[in-house]
Amino acid sequence: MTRIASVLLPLPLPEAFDYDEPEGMGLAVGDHVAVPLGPRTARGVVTALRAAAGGNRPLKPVLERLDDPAMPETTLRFVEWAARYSVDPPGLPLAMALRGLRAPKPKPIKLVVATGQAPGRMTPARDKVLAAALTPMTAVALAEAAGVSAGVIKGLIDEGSLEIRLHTVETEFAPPDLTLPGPTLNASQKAAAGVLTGMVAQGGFQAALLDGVTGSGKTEVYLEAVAAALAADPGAQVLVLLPEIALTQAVLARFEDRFGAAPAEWHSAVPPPRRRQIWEGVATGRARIVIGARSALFLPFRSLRLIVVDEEHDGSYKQEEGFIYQARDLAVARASLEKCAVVLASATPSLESLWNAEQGRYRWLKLAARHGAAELPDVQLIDMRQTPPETGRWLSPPLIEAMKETYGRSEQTLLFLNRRGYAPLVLCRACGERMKSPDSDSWLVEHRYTGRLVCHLTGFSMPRPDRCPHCGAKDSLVSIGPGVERIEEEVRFLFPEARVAVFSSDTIFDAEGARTLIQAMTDGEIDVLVATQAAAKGHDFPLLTLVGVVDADLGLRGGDLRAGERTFQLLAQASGRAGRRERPGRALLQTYSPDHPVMEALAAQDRDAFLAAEMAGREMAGLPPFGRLAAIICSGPDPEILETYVRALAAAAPNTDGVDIFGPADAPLGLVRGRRRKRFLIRADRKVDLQGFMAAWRARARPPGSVRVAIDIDPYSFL
DNA sequence: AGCACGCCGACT
DNA sequence: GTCGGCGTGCTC
Repeated sequence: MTRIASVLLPLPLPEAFDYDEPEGMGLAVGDHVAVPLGPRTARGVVTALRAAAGGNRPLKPVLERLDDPAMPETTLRFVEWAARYSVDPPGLPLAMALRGLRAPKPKPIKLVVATGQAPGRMTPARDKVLAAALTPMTAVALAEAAGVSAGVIKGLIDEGSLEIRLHTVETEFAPPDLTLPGPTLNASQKAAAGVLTGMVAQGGFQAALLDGVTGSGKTEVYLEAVAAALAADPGAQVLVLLPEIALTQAVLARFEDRFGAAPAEWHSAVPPPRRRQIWEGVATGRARIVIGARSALFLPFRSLRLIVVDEEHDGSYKQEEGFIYQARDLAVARASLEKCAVVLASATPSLESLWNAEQGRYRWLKLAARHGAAELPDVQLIDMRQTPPETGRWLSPPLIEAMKETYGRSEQTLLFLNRRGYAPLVLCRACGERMKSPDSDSWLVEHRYTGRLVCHLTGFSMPRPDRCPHCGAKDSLVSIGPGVERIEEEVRFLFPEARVAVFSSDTIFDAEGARTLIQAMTDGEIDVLVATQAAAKGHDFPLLTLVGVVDADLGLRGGDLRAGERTFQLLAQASGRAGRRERPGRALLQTYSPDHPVMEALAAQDRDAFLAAEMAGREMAGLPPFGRLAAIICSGPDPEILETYVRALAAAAPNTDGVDIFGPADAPLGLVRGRRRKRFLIRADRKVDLQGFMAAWRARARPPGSVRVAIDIDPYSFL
């Protein structure tokens, strides 16, 4: 009896393809196979096997069964689920799940060992080498051990007295040591850890929100849950997701300290051969703890007992390109498929998670007490209408005064402004022309370090001209608004003696640079740090006692659904930076709208008030979590063709109760890399099958080849 | 995603 | 007269 194998290919195809299983191949679900696809062969994964029922059209045969470790069935089910959720072809998430496999295997290392055959001519150096070559070792090590140069080794190899053996290192993932004692927990931590370990021990799908202010010791608490999960059975695996930038050596070291073994680390900077080792380690169950960025969610875990999503509110969990997904939400789905526990941890949980906790869907574990002696920082609003900065300056007198006091005490200030460069806009005083990127609608940002005008979206840049390119007027260009470089300039002017540094993606290019700067800050070698979002997380500066938010209103503008929420999180975190150690800190927020509910809630550190206001507003509008959102982004190089298609798409929208469609509108940044973009926004009641609606809609209007259509379920950025 | 088939410009 | 541009469509 022959069988038919459904083979999912990591390509944007609508479904798995069927192939005949050759007699005796003995395929199983999860096996990797090579199959013919048109004129070429492709690699894929068997997702189902069934008996061949005669009368079907002839199928091509599976060519070969590959001997990579099989994909666990739950991983496949997760891939299929993720595709349905995001209304994408299943090959896209499969491609993510196979990412580690496509890399080359690590190269075997060359070891030399004595053959016992005497060289044609013996020399003192050769004698020393042969005496030292008792066990296989690398040529370099042998030369060093014998105290001779590499040439001697090579000579002996040529004469057959030494031979090269290729040695493939079976990567060891050191098993965690579960006998190590955990840290001493305070009462609040102990209670939360108890609930989590109980959850994990019980098994099955369960979700918890670990909700604790900065410094309350969330990590220690979830490490106990990790320990409990690993202890549950000898093959148990744990996944800890972190935002990419939070994946620091310090975090890894904490795991190593707790479990006596380094966890497997998975993120974009891990070299491909290492990825392959980790992929195989995870698929075979040898790797028990994985710490990774969002894409680690697609690793082929065999026996997952716990997923932790740390900093669950972080926007970087949302992948915005290609396969669009929200890793936090998918983590909950994966936990449900794996029938395991999931813990979402944050000092400033997302509204969605708080709502789920409120509704009783997640266990809600609050860590109220701060760990150690530090007190909460004092948050004050500076009303920029009452105490404006001088013309052409951006720091208000009360903030400057506070900085003076702080500097006078040899303590540190962090000035926070989520804007790179010197000025976000350059315009001509003579004709009013705004400098824009040639193939984009976004403003060019002035960078003084480089003397260029840069488009942050497309990467376009040009030297700052001395004449207006529009009217030709000389020296008429003026820089409008502040970026971090301009704030740095102002600080240097105000405090000529102070040591000032800037932390932004223009000054810090890699993890090494970030580490150096953070170390300098920790050691007190910096008095004032001007930083973009880059610095707003995860560091502990003992001398930092003042945080100034230069433009607290920045997040409130722009009509974004989550603007208020994001501002709250950002500021709560930025102010959380101050005074984490024993010195009391304070945060000063410069705002032009101190009466805004978000600002009032922040000043009062009153999250409940903020949430109540925000939830009420969303419920009224039927927005998440009370309704659901999706976006369709259509893009194409030809405006006319795009316009025609977008109209056809609008006309093809299925008529369904409980769905509102807005658009087509120009996407806020309507032109990116030469492609025009149009956008629909879809709001649906919770009872509506949003994915089904979107799939049906898209199927009704096939785009011409040059037009691309992307569906974004639960959009975050509306750009 | 590849890869082939298919109709319009500058070249040995 | 061809070589070749990448637009469009298909792959079990």
